[in-house]
Formats: sequence, structure tokens, C-alpha cells
Amino acid sequence: MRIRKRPPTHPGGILKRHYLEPLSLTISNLSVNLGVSRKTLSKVVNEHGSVTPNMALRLAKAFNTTPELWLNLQQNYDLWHASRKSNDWKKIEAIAV
Amino acid sequence: MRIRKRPPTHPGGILKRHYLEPLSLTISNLSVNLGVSRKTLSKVVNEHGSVTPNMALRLAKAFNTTPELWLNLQQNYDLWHASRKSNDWKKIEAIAV
DNA sequence: AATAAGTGTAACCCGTCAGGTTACATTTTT
DNA sequence: AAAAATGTAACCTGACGGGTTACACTTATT
Repeated sequence: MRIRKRPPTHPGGILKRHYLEPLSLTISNLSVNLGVSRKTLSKVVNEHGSVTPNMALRLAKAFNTTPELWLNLQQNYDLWHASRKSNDWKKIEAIAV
Repeated sequence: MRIRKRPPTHPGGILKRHYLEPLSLTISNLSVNLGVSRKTLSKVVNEHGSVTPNMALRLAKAFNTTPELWLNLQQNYDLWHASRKSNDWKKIEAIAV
């Protein structure tokens, strides 16, 4: 499988650069729109929090995207970090078919 | 966005029907191969546990698949259930562009 | 029939994380 | 200068991943 050297973009970065900034939306403002706490949204935007399925649904509604867009970004991010966190999985032998 | 009426297949179901049974692999057996506890694997197979990024890496190694295969199944499953769990997100208004 | 293997799951432990509220100090706008 | 926005700490609750041990039940296997 392909292993990137650089970490995949965190969904918070996309949210910030492609939505908040172009639309002049503040975190406080958007948090109200999304119906989540300012803290929760801030954590996501600053890449200290994850886009959960529930959050993905909210972002999708707010920005007319699919929830999968956000979840895929998060998934790639999580997968990359999981593959670095430990190396145990690398030693697993393929089941003979 | 598309809303399925029936819940997406849990990755555990795929694992069971497409890998364990055809290969006559037991849960105990595979759990050793994957390097996880029998309990953890049993929960996944019986759809009472999730495929985490770490587990996805293990399954991918064992069965020569991509980790994304397993994570996407889990993602679809989680998203479907999240969309049913509450309806708050449905009331969110799209940000005017 | 008897033994062995596989299984589901409960009880218990631990650590992590989502998400909320409140509060404070700092930065950015207006 | 005054107002708004922000990052983040402290604290709480609830959920969940993952591990071990143990028990009862089912399925093979001998």
C-alpha cells in the first residue's frame, strides 16, 4: 500500500482555508450555525479535534457538500497517523489463499 | 444527500462472509494472526465493535486489501447511524454563498 | 459418548476522546 | 479605546477501544 511521507491534510485546515476565510466566517459565528460549542469547532479548525460523523453531517448541511467529503479527509488523516503510531501491523502475514 | 433506508453492511459482516467462512478461518485463529484479542475480533465480527484505523491496517495486511476498504465500510455504517441518532443537523441552514 | 475446540459475552481494568460549560488572557477588528 | 473573536485551561459526563479472566454453550473431532 501507498505510504505518504507527509501527513494528509486535516479536515480542519480545509475548513479554515476553503470555507471560513473565503466566506469571512468566524469560528464563533459558524459554531452557532452548526449548533455546536465554540470550543468543539475551534478544536477541529485548529486540528486538535476530529470531524465525527455527526459533525460531518452538520458541515455538509452548512456548506452543501457531502458528509463523506469531511469524513474521508478525517479518515485519511487518522489512517496515516495510525500507521505511524505503531509498527505491529506490519509484521502480520498475509493469509494464504 | 442520499439516505438509505436499510443500514449499510457492517464491516464485520463482510469479514465473516467473505473471508472467515470461505477460508475456514476461526475467530480465535484469526485473532492470533492479527495480534488482537479474541474478544476484540469477536466484537467486530458480530457487529458489536468498530473497525478502527489500527484494525483496518491489520485486516489489510492479512487479506491483501487496502485499509480504506474496511474503513469505508465502517464509515458508511457510522454515518448512517449518526444520521438517525438525532435530527438536529437537519435543521442547519446552508451558508449563503 | 466423551473430549477438545471454538464461541459469545459478562465483569472488571485502563486510557482516550467527544462534547458541553465557564472563565481568563490575548489578539484582532471596528 | 471599546468590542469581538479566539485559544485554551479546568472540570464534568458518557462512550468506547482494548486487554484479561472466566463461564456457559455449541460444534467438531476422536
